[in-house]
Formats: sequence, structure tokens, C-alpha cells
Amino acid sequence: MLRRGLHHRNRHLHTQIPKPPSPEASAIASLILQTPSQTLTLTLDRLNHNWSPNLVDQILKRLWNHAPKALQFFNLLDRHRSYTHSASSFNHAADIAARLRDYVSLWALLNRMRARRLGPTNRTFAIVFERYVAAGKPDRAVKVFLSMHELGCDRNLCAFNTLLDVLCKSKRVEMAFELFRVFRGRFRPDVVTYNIIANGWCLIKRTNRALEVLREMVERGLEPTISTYNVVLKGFFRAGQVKEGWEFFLEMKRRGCEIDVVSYTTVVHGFGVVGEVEKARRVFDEMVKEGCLPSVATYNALIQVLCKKSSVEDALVVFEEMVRKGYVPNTTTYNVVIRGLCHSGKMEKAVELMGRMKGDEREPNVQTYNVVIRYFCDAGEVEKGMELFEKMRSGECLPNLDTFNVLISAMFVRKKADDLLAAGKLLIEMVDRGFVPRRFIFNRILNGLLLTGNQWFAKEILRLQSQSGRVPRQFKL
DNA sequence: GACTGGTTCC
Repeated sequence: MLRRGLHHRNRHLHTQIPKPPSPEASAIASLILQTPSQTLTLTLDRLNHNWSPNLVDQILKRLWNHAPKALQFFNLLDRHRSYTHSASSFNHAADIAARLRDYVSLWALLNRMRARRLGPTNRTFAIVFERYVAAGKPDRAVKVFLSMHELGCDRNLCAFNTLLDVLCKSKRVEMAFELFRVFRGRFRPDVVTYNIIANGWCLIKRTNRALEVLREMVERGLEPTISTYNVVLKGFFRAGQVKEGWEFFLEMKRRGCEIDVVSYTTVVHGFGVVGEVEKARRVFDEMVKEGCLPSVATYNALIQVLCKKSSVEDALVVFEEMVRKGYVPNTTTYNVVIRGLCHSGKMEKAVELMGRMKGDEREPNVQTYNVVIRYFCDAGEVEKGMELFEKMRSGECLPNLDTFNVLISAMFVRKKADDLLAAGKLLIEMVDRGFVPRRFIFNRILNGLLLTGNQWFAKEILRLQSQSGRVPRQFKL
């Protein structure tokens, strides 16, 4: 009986095999980056490549951190004699324009899609909703949804669910619920709609509201799915109701619910955050016994609890075990283990593991770098932190606000004049990349520079401060 | 990536 469920339970395993990298796309992407904007047309003409939608998508993905160049590439290729963009490439371009908050280009792209009868599709609208909400304009997202039909796309339940999901994930649950109440007569909500709303309430730790919504769902004759149960399960653990969560899990089993890898992972993680290492392990072992294969996420949950509440050595045992069993650790796995190693002072081993990521086609991301840089700086090895920072600048991993804050703070530990100079340079780069430093960072650096008698540089920083703030340069095209 | 669920950190 248990065997029957094996296939769909573990469909996630298929996604664990890393996609082969596309050397062709990387080569063209770096060529585009090296070519000055003025001569890009010529370069692309001369390249005369056999373009395919997939290749163009890959290139756009690789140019993600270089948005203006990405859009220029897209637009130039749009005027190509024989090649025409696919809907998916249009969506990529729209996503990039929206991320730059360049709404003029965004809507121009949507209109072009429509003119060519490529869309805009539900996926396009999902991007638009997400970007407006991320930019703090949820009302715009709702407005776009309400005028979808004018843009050549039916207002359907899918789009409605997507909008509710985007609002809920940004914690605007009240707003989503209001919308749900107003429009439920028109769109006939399905179990997905209810799962989204219930998950929203759980996200803000209002498990009772989630249960209320789900009761209403059942009254309306909709059957809960395994996702519904998993939403509630996660909700209990997230709200710190561990006892209720565990009892709900047992109830799921009693009722013969097909507990899947997500349910198990939720429980392992739930016990993990409250430090119940033994219980977490027992549930992990139980799922294996029940014939449900753990996924990478399940391993991540277990490895994390071992790192935090047991020891990084125990975590490494499980890490090596999963590798031996043929799993490919993902970036999260590496980040968890690397953090554990840093935390117990094993910096060399942490750096070694960063190197090992590349072998698995898992590039260290900004979180990976930030953790290792932070621990190096805390240990007083500021040079090693800077070394990693240089490395990330040369690669495709962009530093974020955290990276700069950590490095700049580190420059005050040793009370050296050179360090203050370095802090000032970091501040300039930070503003240059479109980040807005907090005022106390400016003041700290200014005071330091004045104390060490570097009046000239202090003046530069002051000028920078008066300029920074409004429109970050990153967002200008 | 094509309506929903599980894994890192701040």
C-alpha cells in the first residue's frame, strides 16, 4: 500500500539533478558585456548567430545583474531580420524592466507582446504583480488585475489566485482577504484559492483565521488536498504551536491521509527550530521506514537542526551520507553547513566547501559570501573578508546591502587610518551600486576621517551624502 | 517557471 504512493511522493527528486550549464550562452553573454553599447548592434550582426528562444532566455538570465545591457540586447534582437522573440523571452525582458522600475519600458513590452499575439500571458501578469508589490505598490497590482481584459487577457481564476498569492507572500494578507471576499462570487474560488489564503494567515501567525477559512471551504463542498493539510501543519509550527502541530500530524496519519515528503520535512524542521533534535531525527527515520524518500529540503532541515543544537560534525556526517546516496546538495544545503562550520570556528573547512560548490554546479550566492565574510571579519581577519569580497565582484554574484554593512563595520575594529580609508571607498562603491546607506554609517566614517586628519576625503563623503538617497543610480537607464 | 505546500540567512 505504501509503495503505491512512492512515485508522486518523490517527484521532487527529479528536480534535484542540476541542469547542464550552457557554455554558448555564457560566451555570448560575456561578449555582450565586453562590447560597448554603441557598437553592440555591429557586434551582434557580425556574430550572425543561429538564435533560438532557449538560447536567448539563457543569455537574458546571465545578464540579470546587468539590466540595461540585457534590455539593449533584447531590443536589438527584436529588430532582427528573421528571428522573432518568444513569449518567454518577452517575459524575461518584462521582468528585468520591472525590476528597474522602468514602467514605461515594461508597458511597451506588454503592448508589443499583444501586438504579436504572444500574450501577455498569466505568467506575464504574475511578473507584473510581483514587481509592483515588491516596489511597494500593491494597489497598482490590483488595478492591473482589474484591467487585464483590456490588455487582451481574460480575468480568470488562475490570475486571481496568483495575485492573492503575491499579496499574501508579501504579508499583505488583510488586503488579499478583502479582495477574496469581494470577488469570490465572480471567480468561484477553488481549493488552491483557499490554500493560498490559509497559507497567508499562517504566514502572519494567525492559524485560527486559517482554520476558519478552511472550515468555510469544506462547508462549500471543496475537499482539502494534501497541500491544505501541509499548510495547516506548517502554520502550527510557525506560530510556535509545536504540540498542536504534532497532534495535527498524528491526526493526519490516523485519518489515512497520504503524508508526503513535504509533511515530513515540515515536521523535521518544526522540531528543529525548537531544538528537539531527537524528535526531528526520529521523524526523519520514520519517513524512510514508511517508504517516503527524503528530498534535499528534508536533509537541509535535518542538517540545520544538527548544526544548531548538536554539532557541525554530526551535521557533516548527514551531509556526506546524502551525497553518498546520490543527492546533489543545493545552495541552501551548502549555506547551512558553511554557516555551521564558520560558527564553530572552522573557517578553512568552510572555504574548502565553498570551492566544492562549484564542482556541483552550485555557485556560492550572496548569502554564502556574506556568512563567510562576516565570520572572517568577526575573527579580525578583515583581509580575508576583503579577499572574498573581491572574488564576488569578479564573479556573477553581486554584493548586497548586508555585504557592505558587514565590511564597513569591520573597518572600525582595528582603529587604523588605512581601514577608515577603505571604509570610505566601500561607502562610495555602495552608493554607486544604488544602495542607500544609513545615516549613522556616513557619520561614523566622517568622524573617523576627521579624527585621522583626512579632511579632503571627509569632504568627498559629505558631498556623496548630500547626493545619495533619492534615485539610486542602479535604477537609471 | 505557468494557480497553492517543505529547506539557509538577515
